[in-house]
Amino acid sequence: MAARISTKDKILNAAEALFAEHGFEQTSLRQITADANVNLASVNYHFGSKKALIQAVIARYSSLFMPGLDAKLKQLQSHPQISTREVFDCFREPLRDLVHINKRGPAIYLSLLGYAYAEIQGHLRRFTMQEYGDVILRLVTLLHAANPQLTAEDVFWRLHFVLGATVFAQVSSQALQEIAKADFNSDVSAEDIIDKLIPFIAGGLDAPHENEI
Amino acid sequence: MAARISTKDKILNAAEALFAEHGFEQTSLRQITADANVNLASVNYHFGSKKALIQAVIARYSSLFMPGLDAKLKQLQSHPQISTREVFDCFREPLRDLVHINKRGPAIYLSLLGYAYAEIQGHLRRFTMQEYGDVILRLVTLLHAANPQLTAEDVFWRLHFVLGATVFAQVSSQALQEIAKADFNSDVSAEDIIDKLIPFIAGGLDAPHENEI
DNA sequence: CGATAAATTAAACACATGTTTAAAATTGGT
DNA sequence: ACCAATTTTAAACATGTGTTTAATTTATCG
Repeated sequence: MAARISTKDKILNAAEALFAEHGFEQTSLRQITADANVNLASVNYHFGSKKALIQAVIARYSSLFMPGLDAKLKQLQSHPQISTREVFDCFREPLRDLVHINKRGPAIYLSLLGYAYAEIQGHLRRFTMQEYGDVILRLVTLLHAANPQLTAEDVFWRLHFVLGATVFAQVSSQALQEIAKADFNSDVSAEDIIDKLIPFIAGGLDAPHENEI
Repeated sequence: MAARISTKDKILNAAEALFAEHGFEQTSLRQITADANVNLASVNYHFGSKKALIQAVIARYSSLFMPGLDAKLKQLQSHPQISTREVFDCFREPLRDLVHINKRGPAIYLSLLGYAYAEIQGHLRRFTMQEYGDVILRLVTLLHAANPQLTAEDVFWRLHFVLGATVFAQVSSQALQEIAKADFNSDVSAEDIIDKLIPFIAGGLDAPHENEI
């Protein structure tokens, strides 16, 4: 049978799967505790509140992902020439390493980020910016170095477009995978989506600025 | 004073603003009816249910937007050469015309689409596909014509990346506008975001396909 | 006007949520 | 084995939700 998993971890495991699939607010503590086979009250006992549980779920991933990304970015920083593609490639390994938390860890983390942005009014975003602001700054700086033709503001906006395309793809990945299977008879894993995504976002970021009519 | 607006329209107006800002499930009928200055029970009287209200809100926009987009796409179809940029430019005018429903109509509609995708499990997506599937098909066909180097499946995926970047940008536009104001001292309207977005998504879609290592 | 239909209203309903409580069970250390 | 601390449990709590009801008001029109 299964090994000895603490109630706290049972809750985290069940919660992250449900959060990633349905979002935070749409997932009830009763669903989580039922899936985890623990008592309803244990969430409040171990985490204090649902909000604290949400933060704990995200923190477990961010505390693994962010340092990994930061190391990759630092490494790239020493290069004389930097391409957008190289910057985004920095995400691959740290993202892939999230399988150590959960087999579907990479997809789960991206979904969580997506819901965090969409649902909670800046609360979780501010938390992330505060905790890992230096990583984000390094990322923006490198992207700007790779695209000196853009203004800092353009880089800012395009980075968020990238974020949008990424999390959206993950959040709706299940439905899209089913459609792709039906229409093109192709099996696309969560990692395959990343592979399809990176050329897209790199191309978008490298696009020339336009003054527009 | 305000003109004579029917209770039904008062509800629609209040609902679409709240839905666009907080999502469907997070908006209660009590909030809506309070904002609209109507009785709580009038929603069920005029629309039958909350779900029917959500559909009515979206339908009011889609029934204006989709035919407009379709006309633009048909017009483009006759061209001998088609660029990705031209395809996406087809969105501009129909989107801008949504101000006839609401001054912030374009932003509202995109937010609604975003929440529709993220929240309701395929239900609303299937509705849209069924109702306006031919428009979507025309769109995909044109994009493929503009990018014959891509497979149909690549076009499919990239189109959804585009959708993700777009709705995400709109859903979180308020927070992003505030950050941009603080960091770059720039005022960015909802339309300005579209102007920044279009080069990005066109660049992403035009990106070369990669077999990847 | 007066009668019939439509619309509005306040109240209650049934249900789901996060949280708290207090008792019971389990664990850990001496 | 014992006691104290930790953990688990079932039940209740307070609150918010969409919906329904039945009475009242307003509008429609012969």
